[in-house]
Amino acid sequence: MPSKPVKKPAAKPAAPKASSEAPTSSKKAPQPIQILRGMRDLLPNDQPYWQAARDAAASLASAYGFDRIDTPIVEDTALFVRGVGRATDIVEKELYRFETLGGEDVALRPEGTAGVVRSYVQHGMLNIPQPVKLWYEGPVFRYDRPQAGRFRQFYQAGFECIGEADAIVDAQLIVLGYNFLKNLGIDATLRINSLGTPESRANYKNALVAYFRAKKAKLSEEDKKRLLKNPLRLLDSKDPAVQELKAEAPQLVDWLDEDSKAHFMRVLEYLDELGVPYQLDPYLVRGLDYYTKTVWEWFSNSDDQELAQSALGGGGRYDGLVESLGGRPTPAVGCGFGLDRIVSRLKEKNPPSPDQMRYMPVDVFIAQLGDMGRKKALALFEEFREAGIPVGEAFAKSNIKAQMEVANKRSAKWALVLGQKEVLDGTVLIRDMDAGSQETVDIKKAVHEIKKKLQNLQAREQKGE
RNA sequence: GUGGCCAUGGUGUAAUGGUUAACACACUGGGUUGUGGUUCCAGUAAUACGGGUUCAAUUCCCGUUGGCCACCCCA
Repeated sequence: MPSKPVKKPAAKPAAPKASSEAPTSSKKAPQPIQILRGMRDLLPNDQPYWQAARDAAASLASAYGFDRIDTPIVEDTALFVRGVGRATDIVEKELYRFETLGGEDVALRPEGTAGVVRSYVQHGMLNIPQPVKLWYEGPVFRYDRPQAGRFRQFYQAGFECIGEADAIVDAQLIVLGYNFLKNLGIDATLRINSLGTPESRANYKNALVAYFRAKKAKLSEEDKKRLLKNPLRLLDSKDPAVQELKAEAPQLVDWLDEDSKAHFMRVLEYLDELGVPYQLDPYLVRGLDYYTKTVWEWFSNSDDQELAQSALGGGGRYDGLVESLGGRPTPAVGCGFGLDRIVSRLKEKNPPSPDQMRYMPVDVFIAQLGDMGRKKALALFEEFREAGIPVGEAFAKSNIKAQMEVANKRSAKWALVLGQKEVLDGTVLIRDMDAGSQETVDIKKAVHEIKKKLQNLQAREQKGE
């Protein structure tokens, strides 16, 4: 790009907010198009962290017998309205919802479970051995206001176990999560609660509303709204007055039906058996309507002050969801993790070294000089690649010094130099980058020669251990 | 949706009501197209956008947009 765009326009035309292309403006000063709010690019330097998180999820999935599933990012809006719950914030105000050209009412998935359950029902998975254990990983979307650890497009890994009611499945899913975080070296606390059945929860809700209605005078406006909309949330209120009232308020545990109570006790017994530490949290309510019985959440223990968004993942039983999405009554339980927050913890623990990561290391680097050298180098590169030896190049550069710099940055053990002289002799120069010594070998034997050197190196390393 | 703080090259920072906006890193090129990890030289590149006050604004004021943070909610 030799010539740069002339001058900056004296005054830029007010860039219209919406992306109207304005083809009439003859001035050719293309404004850079910005990424959408709440979205972000996962740049190459961060990819190793993402890879570590995904690998950890994949390897545990296979260890615990979960099969991979991928469901669409776009689904019928009704799936989430029915699945997640009409009155939840996730559906009511955070859904990425729009009409397609064909007039369908669709939405970007705000979580993973609804799509998986839809797929279970649609593909008649009730006819394969139960429980059906599925896992996924991918982007989800919520039209929320961005903040620390909160994005409009973020990534979740989730595990669903459909078709089994026993508490042991709940416990195993929890220990899976425990190991997931442990393997990644993330310090987190498990909080757990039971929501009972929809009936017992409704009864409890009534009792709670009755209790708080009597003290309505002490509630803030915000909390009064909650009392109407989502009374269970009142228990989360940070208002000190409510905190006080909370102590006297009816407890969810006392309203649990016998079955849920027994189920919960068994989950806890299993956790004790596994040695998974937990905190009972009678006020833990999850933001989705479909949960029944066991619910849990993982909170980061990072001692950094700022972490308002410390929920790393959570899960729970959803015994009613399959039925409400048109399947037969089928018990199920699942959990999910926010990979963005996991990755940010990984980065804290293991900050990136400034440069290092941007250069992919190679064993061999091919440097060329002149047209003939360059031509031969292109073919030689292929030979090494086919031999499975990591090899690098900078064919676009003609200057050897610049090429050696790249070889060094990519920590090549040997640089092969192919110039006019070598091409004419049918040889190639091998430079040992550590020793600085050089030798000339027959170009036909170059791959063989390097293989030998690699073997020697390995042998020496083994002896050194 | 509500509130607080903020906005200078690709990144991290500096400076100023006054005309060449500084430095470092990174990037590109060069030191007789033949040698890197420790050199030297040069180059590309910025005051978010719009309006106002002023002789003069990157600096002060307002608006917009965006970012960060908190509430809300959640992962």
